[in-house]
Amino acid sequence: MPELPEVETIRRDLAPELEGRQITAVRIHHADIILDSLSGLEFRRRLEGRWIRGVDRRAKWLLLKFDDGLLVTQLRMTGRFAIGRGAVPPLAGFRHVAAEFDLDDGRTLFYDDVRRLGGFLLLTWSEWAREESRFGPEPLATGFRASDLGDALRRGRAPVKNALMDQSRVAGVGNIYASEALHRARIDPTRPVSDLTDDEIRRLHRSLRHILRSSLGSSGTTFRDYRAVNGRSGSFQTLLRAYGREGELCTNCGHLIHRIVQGGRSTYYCPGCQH
DNA sequence: CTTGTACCCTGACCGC
DNA sequence: TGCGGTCAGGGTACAA
Repeated sequence: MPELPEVETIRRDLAPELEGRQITAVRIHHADIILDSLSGLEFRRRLEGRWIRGVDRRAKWLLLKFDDGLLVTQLRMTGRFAIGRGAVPPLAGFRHVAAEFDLDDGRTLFYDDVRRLGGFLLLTWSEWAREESRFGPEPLATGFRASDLGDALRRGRAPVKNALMDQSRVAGVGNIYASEALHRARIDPTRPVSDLTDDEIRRLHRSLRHILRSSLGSSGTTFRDYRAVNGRSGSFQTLLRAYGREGELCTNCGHLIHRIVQGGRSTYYCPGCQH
């Protein structure tokens, strides 16, 4: 479900609660959320007793770092977290709790995931290095220049919308912010990446960073399922100009926003001003 | 190598 | 009310 701004919002919520805490007990209610080949028993055995030294993010993945490795969380479409005290999750909406992690301060971290597409990987540092190397650069990193975006995108002839969502080119961009960044940059999402000019790459670089930063400032986009920790909603949905606005008027030029399908996912764009 | 498609899973919604 | 079809902020395995 969440893209970079949503996962970063969750990270900021979780970090002060989890850093310095020890995982004292783990309960797995649905084994299919263990995304590596570990059995539930092995997963539990390796996790219990670990101290959480830091909570980080890479692309759309959340990282709980220990001394000797890390727990990688992929929320995919419907993964959520809540922290509470006692056996019952603190939110009525947590009807599909798939895992619980007891902490040494008496609280519990609950992971809820209706569709169970998300889950966890328990990795050593060297295993993580191999996984991590598949990601492209972080678009909000201070050193991420327009030329870096150009290098990442202008390979092959894929439509630019699909290329933006390719995590090996740029990390953290998903279906909502790919549409929004292209709309703001006034670039047709179906354009092959090899045809983009330097000026278009610069516009896309500025737009992408603007959109991601703005959304982060609004704690992300709560369009359907996404919530930050303990049910907190984002508010960037009120500022979306293309995504989900099929049939509405374009704020740039007044034409109708269209919906098309690319790679099996909806793309929203304005044929009037995106070329 | 790159690109496209099927699939994982459940629930909400829409038209008949 | 029921039923089938479609869709959903993702990622992976596989085919072409």
